[in-house]
Amino acid sequence: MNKLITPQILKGFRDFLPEDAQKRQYVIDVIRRTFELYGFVPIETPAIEYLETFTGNIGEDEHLFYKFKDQGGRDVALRYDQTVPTCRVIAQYPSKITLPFKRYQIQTVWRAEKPQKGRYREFLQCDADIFGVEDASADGETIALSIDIYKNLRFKKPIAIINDRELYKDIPYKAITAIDKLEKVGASGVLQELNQKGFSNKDAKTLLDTIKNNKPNDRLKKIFDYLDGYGLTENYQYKPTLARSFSYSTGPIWEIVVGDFPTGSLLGGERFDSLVSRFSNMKVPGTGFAIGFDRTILAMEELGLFPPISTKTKVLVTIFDETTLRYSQKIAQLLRSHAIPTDLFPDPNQKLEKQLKYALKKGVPLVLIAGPDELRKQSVTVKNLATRTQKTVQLKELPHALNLT
RNA sequence: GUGGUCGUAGCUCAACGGCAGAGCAUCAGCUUGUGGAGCUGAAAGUUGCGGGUUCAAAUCCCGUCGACCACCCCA
Repeated sequence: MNKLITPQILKGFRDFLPEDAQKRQYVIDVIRRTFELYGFVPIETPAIEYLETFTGNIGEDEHLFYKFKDQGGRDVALRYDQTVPTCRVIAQYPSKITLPFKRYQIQTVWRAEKPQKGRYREFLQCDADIFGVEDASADGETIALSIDIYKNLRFKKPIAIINDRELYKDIPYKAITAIDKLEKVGASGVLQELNQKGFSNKDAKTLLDTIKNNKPNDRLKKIFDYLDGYGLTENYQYKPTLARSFSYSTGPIWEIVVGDFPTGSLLGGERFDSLVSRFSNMKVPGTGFAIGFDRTILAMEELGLFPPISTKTKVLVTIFDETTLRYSQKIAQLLRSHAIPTDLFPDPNQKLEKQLKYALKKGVPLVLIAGPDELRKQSVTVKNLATRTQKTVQLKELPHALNLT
């Protein structure tokens, strides 16, 4: 007797069963299609890199890396984000990359955080960035893309809330991280934190009031103008208190929120003009965003935005018994040759009832029945499970008669 | 990383120191060419895992793994 191995997975890691995996595929498909509609091209980078590739840029918070020594004694880390590896790529292959470089990247990243709902140790990131353009048009273009993705996912009114870190340039970083929490803890919470960080009551209040009364600078005006040019006037807002506390943001910052899902942003973006310079003397500015994939899925669940498709399989061909197996195979092959995803029931010994239940459970819309009668007439019975209707058609009319579009 | 709540059948939960149970789902039959209903029956558990206390532990204690919540953090 073998000792059984406990079926289990690590904290913060997940399995995706067909229902969830198909939902995720749907969202990935929409995101990828939108990236490509805007002329972004894909890249992929390794799961493991030299640790210093990441630490050189982050410094203080090393404890969130999945890091270890490989068999050769090298200090390595699992991919922690996609922006830093892309900056490395740009510095490493200057002769192969033409600027401006519009790239997207959809890969998993790993962080050794304490997991909570919507927060995992292994998760998917979808990034799009434009490298090599200083002009605000590049910010405008990626922000427009941010908005369009959520429109294509059928969110009713995605809003990009936008600010510019330049407007914070005289404010200490520790104050920015406090103001970043305004939405979450309210004005009193922010003032309290500023207080704890050594600001007097008066200074804290002045600071917050000053920021609240900030006005868009020229770069922001240019971005807004760009978005207006796309007719997106309804889909952005200036928000002087938006902070996004990333230490490397150097200009415009934005987040996507959707009105009916008030629990935070689904996407975050920023300009980062000095990240490539960590790897190269070239000056390559960058601007772009990362999609919070799991949050986006959560929001779509909550708002019921998923289309009802549960499987890509369009047809189940049933098998009456061993004597008609060949006929069923022939039908399945015919449909597949017309690029119709077709499931041939895998067991000829099961009753028709079983096979129908299988199709219902799997969500396959059409069932083809081909028993001895149909075989004799070279026909097939097409059953629509949703309408509970069926019709018999000639085999030679088949792909067309299914009425699939 | 700090603090907290929780873990019982596939799922939702009950039992809260004294025989581990229900509903739903599953499987079989009623029904040998057609559905999610109904009826009958069956299967299903080392109570997350390991240790301790006790005559007796799902129940109390310790550890561990996992889920969730608040911090922290969030390229």
